[in-house]
Amino acid sequence: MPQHPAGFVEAVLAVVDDIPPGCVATYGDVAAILGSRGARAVGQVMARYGSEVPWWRVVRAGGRPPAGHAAAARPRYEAEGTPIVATSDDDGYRIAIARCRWRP
DNA sequence: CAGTTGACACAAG
DNA sequence: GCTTGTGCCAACT
Repeated sequence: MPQHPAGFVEAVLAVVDDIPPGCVATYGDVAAILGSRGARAVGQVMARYGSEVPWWRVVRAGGRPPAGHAAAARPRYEAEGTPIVATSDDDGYRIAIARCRWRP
């Protein structure tokens, strides 16, 4: 495996690290900031290097938490004061992205 | 170089 | 509002 991660990775981490507490941004928004449309590419970076950034501030369109990591992100939102809404889905909640959408 | 994968977004039904 | 299908992008095999 490559020891030198691509610069794209550092760019994504920089944007995520720039998101202030209590706010969230969608994968598509992060990709747009980077000048790319690869929302999936952003998720790919999070899956590999997200452990070093507040990945919970990056959510899917509509304010849904990252698949398979909703339970891990929920306490983070409550701790940061991010407005969330309880639902009956398997995730159990949703983010009020309409109120805390971070825009650069 | 071609194929597969993934913490996605958007359009249509 | 939810599900399905298609499209995009970057990294890995």
